Amino acid sequence: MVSAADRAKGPARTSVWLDVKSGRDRDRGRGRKSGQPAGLDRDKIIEATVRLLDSEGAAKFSMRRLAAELNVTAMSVYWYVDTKDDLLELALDAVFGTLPLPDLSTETDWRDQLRELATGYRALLVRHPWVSALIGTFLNIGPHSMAFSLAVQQVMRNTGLPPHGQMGGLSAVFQFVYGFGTIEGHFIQRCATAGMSQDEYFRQAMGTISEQPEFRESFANASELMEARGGDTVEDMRERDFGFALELLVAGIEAMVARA
Amino acid sequence: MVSAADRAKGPARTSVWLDVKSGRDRDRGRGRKSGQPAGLDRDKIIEATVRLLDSEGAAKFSMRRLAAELNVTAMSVYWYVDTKDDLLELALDAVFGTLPLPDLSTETDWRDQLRELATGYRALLVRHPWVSALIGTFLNIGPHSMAFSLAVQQVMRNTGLPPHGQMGGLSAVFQFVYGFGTIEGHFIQRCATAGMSQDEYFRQAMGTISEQPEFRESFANASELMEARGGDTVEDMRERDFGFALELLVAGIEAMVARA
DNA sequence: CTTGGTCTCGTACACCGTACAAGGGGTCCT
DNA sequence: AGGACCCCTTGTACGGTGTACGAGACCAAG
Repeated sequence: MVSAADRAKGPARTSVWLDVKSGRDRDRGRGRKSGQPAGLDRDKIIEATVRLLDSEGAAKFSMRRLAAELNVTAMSVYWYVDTKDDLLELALDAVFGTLPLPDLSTETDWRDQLRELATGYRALLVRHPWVSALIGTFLNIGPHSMAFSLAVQQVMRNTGLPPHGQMGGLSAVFQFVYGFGTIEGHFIQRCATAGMSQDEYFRQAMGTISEQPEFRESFANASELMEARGGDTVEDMRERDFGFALELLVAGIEAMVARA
Repeated sequence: MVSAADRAKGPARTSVWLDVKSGRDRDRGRGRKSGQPAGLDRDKIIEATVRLLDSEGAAKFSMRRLAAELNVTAMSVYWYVDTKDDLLELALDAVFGTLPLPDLSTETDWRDQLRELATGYRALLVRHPWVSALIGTFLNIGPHSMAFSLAVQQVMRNTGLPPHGQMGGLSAVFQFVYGFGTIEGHFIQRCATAGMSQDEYFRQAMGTISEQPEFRESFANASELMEARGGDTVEDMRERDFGFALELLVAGIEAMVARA
């Protein structure tokens, strides 16, 4: 069997999943009885990776930190994965596996299917803020990601949009959720590291902005609009905005269906 | 005048812009006549940063690379910026300055204003793929970013959406563009580093996916749908999808306006 | 007992962000 | 003229990073 180092000498891959052999062969390690103490295992590594990324953020994550968490040397991990990037790609696909997929039969309303997938995707991005960057940088074609992607395509087929518009509609909805969840997740994470509540953090940023003279007047009505929202928290506002945007998108799809 | 090191001892900031003094004071260096050879300058540093990030990608960028580009030691740069993150935040705001803002008077149709801002924003994200990650990780409240943000808010006011829905509508449109541009930019960048055309790369990925047995049948109609698009390139498809999504969003806004 | 495969580890390299202290050139005051 | 001070650049150093390489330890098969 080829070792990690051997395989790395081939032409540059662009995704773990594009190397069909790697994922499956390495799983044989799971059934082993022995070797030295460490009960290492690809799945355990991935799980620990996800846990560390969730709790300490992508910036703090390193192979040495991960290895320490597993009571192992950094290089031990490299027997199971070729590179850090590969590991991240595996972790990315793993969290997509936690996303529950709704019933996609045409009997249930596509609107509900869409809302469910969208909220689930958003929750995923908020719970795992490190995911956003990886979705951008990797191809994201692992089995779980693909299952999600296919579910999304199925829902779009149920909308009644013409075939040539399904991909566009899919983009409109899920790139929106991606953008929204990304910004939201990072914002929450920043508040946490700054040790502030979301409202405190928000208020501070608003204050600094309105101190800059060139934005004083143009920002006046914006902040009035904020105050006019009453005693709502930042979370409340965000929730309402997300809901409104989602209904807007549903309405948009309906309009495009009617237009066809 | 406080040095970079001195100021860094204060409480942790979360954005360059939240430290009102830093941005402005340091500009005094611009008017200097002399010192040792290097004609360094905050603006020159930012410009070189943007150039490097564009040409070699965020992964290859480092303070030492940047310094070499400027014929200077790495530590020289630190006289003008406190940290690498601050520099990135400055670069981020700088590229937002290159985004032309349309005429926002209520006389021109808000639909055109929206389309123009959206396409501009998309182009920005594609031209500078490194921007996406920074928008996520930073607050993004520099002057140019704010100008863009205010313009967007102005357009949303022109739509006729009820005040409580303007933020949601804004999210729907611009988080979509953010998501779309991010994925698009990274995809193009990956093709470039892999030395393939977008079509080649796309075809390879599709091939690998359809090799995995669990997706064989569910992917069959998807790939049929792809082939049915005729001789269009990946770029063509993307262009059409973006256009369709944008019209869908416009239609969605109209529907929500009518509903109010 | 030997051989070979599976796994872990220690060491080492090149690179990263940046703290710190030393020093040179220019300007201004005495 | 001499000195003080400030602006800026530099060299060195520390603790981190991803990971290549080679040396083993353990186990199963011949």
